[in-house]
Amino acid sequence: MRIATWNVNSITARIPRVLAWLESTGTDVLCVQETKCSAEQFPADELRELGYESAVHATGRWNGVALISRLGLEDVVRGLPGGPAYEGAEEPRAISATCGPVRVWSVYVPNGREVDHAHYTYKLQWLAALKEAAATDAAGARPFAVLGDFNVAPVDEDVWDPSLFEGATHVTPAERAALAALRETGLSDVMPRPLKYDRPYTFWDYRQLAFPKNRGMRIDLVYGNEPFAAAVKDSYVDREERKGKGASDHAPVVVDLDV
DNA sequence: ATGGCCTGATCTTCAGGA
Repeated sequence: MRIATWNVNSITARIPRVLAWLESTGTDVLCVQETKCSAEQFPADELRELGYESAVHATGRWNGVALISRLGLEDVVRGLPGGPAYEGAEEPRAISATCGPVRVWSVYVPNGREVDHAHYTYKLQWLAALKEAAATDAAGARPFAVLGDFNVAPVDEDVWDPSLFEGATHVTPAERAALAALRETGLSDVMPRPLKYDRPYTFWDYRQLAFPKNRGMRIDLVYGNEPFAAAVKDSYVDREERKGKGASDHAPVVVDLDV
């Protein structure tokens, strides 16, 4: 089976590309982040015509996650159990379901904004809650993975120029320690192949020709448990999808499983 | 060609992204 994660930066703006991409790649399960729409606005009908079911957790212009599957969507859980609120609101940043033989999460980890910002504290709390919520499935015998936009570059090599990120979010020891704690529940980082250059970046800013200059970051990750990792046959970043007019600023990360 | 931000709403200006 083919499973992928993609921060689409608005599903309504991106739906023509998403439909064409699902069809051309034959992806079975797609984890989506930043739907930027209400649940009612989500283009479920167009996806259904292509043979995919959708499960959505979204409230409006910010955030929003979804699962798109042609292998079924069972036991859907919307939201992060035990997750923190930000300014009194529980933001739609996590959804999980069973798709055929695999249990998956689609997550959109809070950005953090600045290291001294309340959003950064919220980000660390959110990652700690994710660890607690994922621990049981991570240690289980069923293939399980947390996929999504983690908004953390696990190591310096995951940033095009680490010197420009000194003192910034996405690279701090505390954020990386939160990822390490998540891995300690039994998850490993499924490293994708880059289709060009030496590092599998997944995000390139829209500004300042970041993509043609390959000024990117690897922040969209696949954290799989041992049965999931053992079934991985291939993984790559589809940087072709970052090209051209109407692209998201993130590229899909694709994983092929033998399950 | 891969080309100097994009998206949706608070809508002609802004927050948020990272």
